[in-house]
Amino acid sequence: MVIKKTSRMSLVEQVAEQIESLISEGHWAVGEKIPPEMVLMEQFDVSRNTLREAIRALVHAGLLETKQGSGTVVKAVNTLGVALERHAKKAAMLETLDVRFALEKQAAKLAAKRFEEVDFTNMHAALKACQQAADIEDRVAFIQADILFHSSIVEASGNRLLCDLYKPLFDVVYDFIEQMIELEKDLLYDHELHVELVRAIEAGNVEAAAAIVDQYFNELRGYVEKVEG
Amino acid sequence: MVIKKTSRMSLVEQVAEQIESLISEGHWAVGEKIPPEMVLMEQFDVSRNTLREAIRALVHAGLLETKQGSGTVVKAVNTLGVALERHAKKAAMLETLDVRFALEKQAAKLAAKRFEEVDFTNMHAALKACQQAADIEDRVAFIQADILFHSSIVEASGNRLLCDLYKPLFDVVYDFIEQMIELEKDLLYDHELHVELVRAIEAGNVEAAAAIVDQYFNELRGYVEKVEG
DNA sequence: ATATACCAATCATCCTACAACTTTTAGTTG
DNA sequence: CAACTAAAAGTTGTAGGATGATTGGTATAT
Repeated sequence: MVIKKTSRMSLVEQVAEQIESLISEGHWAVGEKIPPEMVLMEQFDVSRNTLREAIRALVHAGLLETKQGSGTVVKAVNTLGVALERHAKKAAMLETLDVRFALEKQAAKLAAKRFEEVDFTNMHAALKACQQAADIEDRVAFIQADILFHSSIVEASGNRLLCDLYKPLFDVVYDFIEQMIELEKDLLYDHELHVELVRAIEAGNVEAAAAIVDQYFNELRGYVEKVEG
Repeated sequence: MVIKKTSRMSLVEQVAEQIESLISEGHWAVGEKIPPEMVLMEQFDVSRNTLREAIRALVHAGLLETKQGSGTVVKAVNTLGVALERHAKKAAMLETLDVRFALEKQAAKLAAKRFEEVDFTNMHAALKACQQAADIEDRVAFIQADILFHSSIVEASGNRLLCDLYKPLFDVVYDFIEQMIELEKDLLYDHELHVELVRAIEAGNVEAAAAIVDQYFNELRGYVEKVEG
C-alpha cells in the first residue's frame, strides 16, 4: 500500500510559496507593484481570506509592503535581512559588534586569500570618497563612504552568505554610531587603517589583513564601551 | 509643528508583535499550545480574520505551527533560526562552513577572555561523552556529543546573538557531515583538539583557543573540499 | 493654471457560514 | 468492567460578502 502524503500543504502556504518564487525568480522585481488582491484571488483561485493570509505572511517577513489605497510592492528578495535586523536590534550593541567583527575579519581574510580574483574597483572608489570626505571634514559624506568601503570588503570575500549576514548587522551598528558620533567627533576620520587594509588584501597578505581588522575593531569597541557601558 | 508618527501600525502587526513578545518572554513556552482563536479574538479584541493573519504571519516565520482540528503550538522562540536555516541550505557548503568558522572562532576567543565567569559543566560533560563514544567507536553517539560540545563552546561566549546565529548554521553543516561520514569514517574521532580547546579556554589563553579552532576548521574544510569540490 | 471636489481603485477590518480535522464524550456491546 | 463505536463538541481551514479608510487620479470651477 502506498502511503498518502502526510497532509497537503495548506492553501495559504501554497500561495505564499508561489509568490515567494515569483519574487526570487525576478518575475516581480523589487520596487514593482504586484497585482491587486482581486486579480490574485482569481489567478490563484482562492478566497480573499486565503490570499490575504499569504500576503500578510510575506509582509511580516519583509518581502512585501502594503499600502492601503495604493497597492502592494515588492520590498526585498530574501527574508533573512529583516529577521536578522529585528533580532540584532534587540541585542546589546557590544554583542552585535562582536559578531560583525567576526564576519568582517573572516571576509578580509577570504578576500586576501583570493586577491587575484577580486575586483578592486568599488574598494578604491570608496577609499577615495573616504579620503575626500575626511579632507573637507564632511561627516555625513564620510559615513556614507565608510559604509561603501566596508561593504566592498565583505563583497570581496566572494561569500554570498557572509554578505547577507553582514549587511543587516552593519546597518544596526551604524544606526548606533550615528547617534554616538556627536560625542566623539573625530572618531570616524580614522582613515589610515582603510588604506592599510586594502593594501594588505591587494598583496594577498592574509595575516596582515586580519590584524588590521583586529585593530580597527578594538578602537571601535573602545568607543562603544565608553558610550554604552 | 511636531509631525505625528506615520500612523498607527496595522492591527495585524500589533497583534503579531504582541504574540511574539508573549513567546519571547516565555509566557507561552515552546511546545505549549496557545489559546484557540476564539479566545484570542476576545483577548486582543480583533476579528477572526485579523487574528488569523497575525498568526499566519508567525506560522510562516516558523514561530508557530497550526494543526487543523487540534490547535496552535509554539515552535520556536525566535524567528531568526528558521530564516537563516532556509537561507544557508541554498548556499554552498564551503560558504556556510566559512561563516560557521568565523563565528566559532570568535566564540572561543570570547569564552577564553571571560573564562573566570564561564560555567564549564556542559563543556566537560560533552567532552566526556565524546571520549566515551570514541572509545567504543560509536559514531552516532560521537556526533551527538560533538554537537553538544560545540554548542557549549559557543554558549560560553556569553554572546546571545552569536549563539542564535551559530546554531542554525551548525545544523546545516551537520546534516551535510552526516552524509559525508560514510566516506571518511575516521573523521570525527579526532578528539584531541576538543581537549586542547577546553584547556585553552579554561586557562584564559585567547590566542591558543583561536589557533585550535583554526586547526580544527582547516581539517574539516579539507574533508568538505574533498567531497564537494 | 491652480485649487477644490469628486470618484475609482485598493487595502483594512469585520461578519457569517460551512468544511475538514481532532479530541472528547457517551453509548453500546462483548 | 473493558473495548470498541458512534456521536458530539472543539478547533482550524476556506469561502464570500459588506463596510470603512486611504490613496491617486479626474473633472470642475474659479
